[in-house]
Amino acid sequence: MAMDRQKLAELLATMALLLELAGENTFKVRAYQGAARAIGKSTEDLDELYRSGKLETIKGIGRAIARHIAEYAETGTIEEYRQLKSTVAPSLLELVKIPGLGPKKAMAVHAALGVDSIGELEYACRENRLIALNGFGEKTQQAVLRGIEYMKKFQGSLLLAEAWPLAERIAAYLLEQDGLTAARVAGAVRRRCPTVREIVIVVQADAAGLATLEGILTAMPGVEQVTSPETSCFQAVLSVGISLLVRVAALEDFPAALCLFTGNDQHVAELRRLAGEQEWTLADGRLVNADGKAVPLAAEEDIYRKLGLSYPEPELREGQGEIALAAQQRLPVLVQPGDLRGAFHMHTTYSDGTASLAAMGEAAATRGWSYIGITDHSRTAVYAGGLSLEQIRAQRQEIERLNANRPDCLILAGIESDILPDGSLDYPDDILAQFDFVIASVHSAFRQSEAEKTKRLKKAMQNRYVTMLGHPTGRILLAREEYPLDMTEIIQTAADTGTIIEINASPYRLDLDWTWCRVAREKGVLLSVNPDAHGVAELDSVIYGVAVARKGGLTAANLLNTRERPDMLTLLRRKR
DNA sequence: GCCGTTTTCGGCCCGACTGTTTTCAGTCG
Repeated sequence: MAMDRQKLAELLATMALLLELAGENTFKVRAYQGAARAIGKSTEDLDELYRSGKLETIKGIGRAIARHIAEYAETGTIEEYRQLKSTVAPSLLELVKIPGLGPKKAMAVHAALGVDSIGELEYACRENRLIALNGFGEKTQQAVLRGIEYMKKFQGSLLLAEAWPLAERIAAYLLEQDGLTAARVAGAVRRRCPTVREIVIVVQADAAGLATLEGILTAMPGVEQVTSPETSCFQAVLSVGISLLVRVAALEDFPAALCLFTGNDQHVAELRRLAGEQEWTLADGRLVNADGKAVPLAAEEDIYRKLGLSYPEPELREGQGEIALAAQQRLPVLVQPGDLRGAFHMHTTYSDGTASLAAMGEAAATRGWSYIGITDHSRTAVYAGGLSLEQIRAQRQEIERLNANRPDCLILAGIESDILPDGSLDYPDDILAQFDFVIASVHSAFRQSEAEKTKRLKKAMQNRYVTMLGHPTGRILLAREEYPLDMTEIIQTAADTGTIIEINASPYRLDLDWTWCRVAREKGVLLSVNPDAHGVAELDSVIYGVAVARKGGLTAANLLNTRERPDMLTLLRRKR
């Protein structure tokens, strides 16, 4: 069987962490980290290299690690990894996940205080025991507590990119069962919320099907603790840590049930209020008229039609004024993934990407895109292999060569330039002017006040060479809060300066948040769905960015990368 | 453990930030 590159890279990275937690020499640790990176980034056929005994031609792989990889190819595992795992306390691997607590401090609390879980660590903090340790103090203890609180807050949530395919798999699984005639994903996943605490599936079943459902769910892999709070409802905890809700509806009630369990509380409350105005009721999966008769509904659309509304796409059903728009038949025609003509913001092997420039161009062409904008990191981002002036020249030359050979997908030479703490960029204007476009992003000095940060971003947008503002709030979903920012002022500045705002489509970011998209649209700010890809597969992250745009009520016209090439090129140059 | 116009050991990626120190260690991006 072929080796799984990503799994092998993760295995080596975990070995590095285990070695560190076992107190090994830091250079050995670094060697394993380097090997993990090298494997993850390598585009060569690992199985072929193994068979021909050439694993050591990869920089960062020497004799010892090549032997580990050979073992992995043969057996699918690495014995030394197993051994390391048995010598290192499992709780240490948990403890280092706490932000602010690295390997050294995790080892210290484990060794000196006997802390063996996150719960114990929290207790030790509350008892003020951390400050007694060497190198620890009041502030470190506070930081650890904050880190734990932070982790707890995100427990029980999944990223949309994880919850969505999981929900679809569950629905498909249920549909295969006897007696269940339909199964549709509803809830937050159907509304494409950035993070999800509960997967909701609406199932169509007769009485016989309903009777078997508890057994089906109990037997389903990845499902724990099935309960049934009501007759037509089952709840379960999924092993991934979020909950599953299965609502059962009879054939004639299915459309209304799907509608009631898709919209958020506010959306559904507004629907009920509208029904009430006609002396109808909308409950228990039925729309009942004033005479107490169920109104026949063939599909979800019928409910909205009967209530005098045009059909709101599921993404919009957040109770943010969509009902009022639907009543006036003024809902926007939402952008779709197929509307995209290209994409900006992607990294290559010139900085921290895993795919070559040529491979990214090829991948974009196979997606039917007619342009892409390459943006490797700038020189301040040393940790990400930011480009020197010489590398910028070399990349530009390669892009020109590729464009000469492949006219169907135009490659634009851009850069993701760091916004320095004072709001200036990390290349002078004459260098920035050489790029086809510039994305300006914050990657350092996060801890500024709201006023400082707002001023910093505004200054960057006032630079005529800054085409787009990258991931405006800096948030990492379920991991790092957005930095404080006066977003209204940022959007206003974007409008005043003609700066495009990125909707970073990485499922870890989804930044700009959908709630701000409408404000941007109203101010006439152009947005761009940017994959922030570090490899070929991540180009497909645009579907999450399109989901954000749709939730924000954006049409194709509100986005840069739905434009045909000439239009797009004009917009890229409009500030210059 | 990896690498090498340094061939066989000695150096290994960087800078900011923070907190705990009183000159530096740990963490992070």
